[in-house]
Amino acid sequence: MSTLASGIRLKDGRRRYNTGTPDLLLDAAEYLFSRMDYESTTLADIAKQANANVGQIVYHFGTKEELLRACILRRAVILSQQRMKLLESYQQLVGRQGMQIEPLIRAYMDPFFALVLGEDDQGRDYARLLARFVWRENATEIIAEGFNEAAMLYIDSFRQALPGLDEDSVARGFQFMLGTIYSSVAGDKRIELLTDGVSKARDYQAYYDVLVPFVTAGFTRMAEHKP
Amino acid sequence: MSTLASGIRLKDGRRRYNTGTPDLLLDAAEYLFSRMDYESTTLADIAKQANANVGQIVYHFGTKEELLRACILRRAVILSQQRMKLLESYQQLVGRQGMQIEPLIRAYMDPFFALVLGEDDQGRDYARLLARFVWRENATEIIAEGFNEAAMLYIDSFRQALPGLDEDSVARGFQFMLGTIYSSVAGDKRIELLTDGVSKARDYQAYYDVLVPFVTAGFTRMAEHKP
DNA sequence: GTCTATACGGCGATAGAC
DNA sequence: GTCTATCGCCGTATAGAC
Repeated sequence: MSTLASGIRLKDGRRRYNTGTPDLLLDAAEYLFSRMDYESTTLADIAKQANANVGQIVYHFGTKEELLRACILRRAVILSQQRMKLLESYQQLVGRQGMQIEPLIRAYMDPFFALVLGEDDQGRDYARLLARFVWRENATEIIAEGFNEAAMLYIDSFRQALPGLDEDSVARGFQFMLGTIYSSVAGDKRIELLTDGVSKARDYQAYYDVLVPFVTAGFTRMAEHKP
Repeated sequence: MSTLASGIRLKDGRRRYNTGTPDLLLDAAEYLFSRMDYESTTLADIAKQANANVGQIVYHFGTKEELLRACILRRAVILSQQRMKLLESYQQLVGRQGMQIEPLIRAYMDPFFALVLGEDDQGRDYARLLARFVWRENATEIIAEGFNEAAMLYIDSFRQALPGLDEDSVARGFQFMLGTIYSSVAGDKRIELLTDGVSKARDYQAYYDVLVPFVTAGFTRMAEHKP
């Protein structure tokens, strides 16, 4: 169906977009879904944004829901590959017995925050879209398809790094971690209201800086309390 | 408009439901919104569930979005009152200088988990609806109206319990806490796929048991790392 | 103040022409 | 592979009955 994320980064830094209709439609959908709600974005909006026709969307993706699914999975594949590559590198560096929890947490988060903190607005769009998508009913199947392989490898590694912590607790901690990650980018401007403007909602670097110690400590404490 | 959550608990344990049309419609909406998506629930579905007419919904609430808003705020008021009452009790018990972070975290979480773990299915419905609602675009205003007063009191108390932690970090940690709480009930059956069925998605007690130490440790570590 | 009946407009989806 | 015409459903607005 579609090929790559949103074009291939060339040596000179410029981007080479896939000019095929499906990828152009996915670019438009990604852009609009992240700025509006999925529901309030119409197929006509997407078609117009892509200089295309509603019929073309239906032809290439079938339904609006399938378009969203393709939109999520397009970058999910890349994210998961990056996570698995980082995990493999770390394992080869310190050995399977030598893994610690904090580097593992960083390895899992970093590809996502590379999108969030990067200069590419489209990457940020996707991150925000994903963060709001994961909590939807019926998202589980798509998320599982795109992310579970890497997630299960990490959960296994977390257990290695935290001996004495049962599988159930690690999995719940993992879900807490996901909750914190996504709340960083999905949680609109509420934090600005709560702090009278002291905290900036779009200061994602500030989230990342406190997120790693927060989650690391959470897992560590869980391991101590479960003998 | 509407009066109370979903009836008043009587001394003998039975419930006295408000028989007014608005509350009956809200009950139906709460039930359906939590089991389907907001979008895939139609006004006709809600009207049928409440033995009412679509016109009645429009008359009492105006729009579907306003119905959702009323649905969220109905119990939000109660939740926030409980949280503020618990906070006040704790403050009077140990004094403003003597507050510790873990009891504060429990005080904030407990009213929500009372709904999640209680015998009332409607309470659980609401908790799940809320957990998925908060991440929606444009939810911020409604959430702020229902929850910010209590949240700001708790953030202030968190700062008292964690001296040396700046307001920005406390607010971000607070958002992480919200992320973990909501991920406990919003995160469908993915955890079962990730653990090959070892962890049960609906075992909310298991979430609560590890959630408190997880978040407590997170805040504590943040305070240590920010001198 | 409540409720009912009806009509309108927008959207996603389908079928079929080109 | 692309586009157009059309259908059916849903949220909303309005007018009027009780």
